[in-house]
Amino acid sequence: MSKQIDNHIRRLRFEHQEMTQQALADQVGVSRQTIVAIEKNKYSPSLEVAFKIADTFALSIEKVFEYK
Amino acid sequence: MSKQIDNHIRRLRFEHQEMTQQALADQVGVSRQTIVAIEKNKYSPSLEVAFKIADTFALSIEKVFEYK
DNA sequence: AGTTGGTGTCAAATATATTTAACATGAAGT
DNA sequence: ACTTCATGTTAAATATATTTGACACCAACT
Repeated sequence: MSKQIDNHIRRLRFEHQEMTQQALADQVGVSRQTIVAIEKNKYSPSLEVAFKIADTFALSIEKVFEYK
Repeated sequence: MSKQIDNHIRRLRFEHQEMTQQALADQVGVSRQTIVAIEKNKYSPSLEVAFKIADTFALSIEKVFEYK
């Protein structure tokens, strides 16, 4: 019953000039390990980090993270 | 330069049958104090709580939280 | 064979979000 | 005057996110 959060970060990285985890981390202002953790769904990020990731790809949060 | 997160929770509560903080907290599954803190911008929520709040109002995250 | 870059993982420390419980205030009703 | 309800605030404890540093693996070079 409870929904779950997935994300398309890995795909989006590749669609954006094969951006590396490190490059994304730098843009967003977090460590690479944080990107890895979010990308692999080890935990869901703060709203702030979610917004920054979405911003990096010029997308809405809903187009980066799915809640369903 | 760094953007900031605001929200329209209070307004949305009133637009939804004058929903109380407690009622929203119950729907979302957090404590009332958490709603107060988010509503008053004491901190920004986790992405999960943000999604649940948006869900409660049947809106996208961007229509509940503004990042700019 | 050795090196480099991108990725995955782990553990310990720190920062931030969230809970619980308690108390204060003001507005509305009795 | 008293009660009730919605709200705001605080402090301490717990949970979760994030950082830092380290190491392993694999693919692509040289």
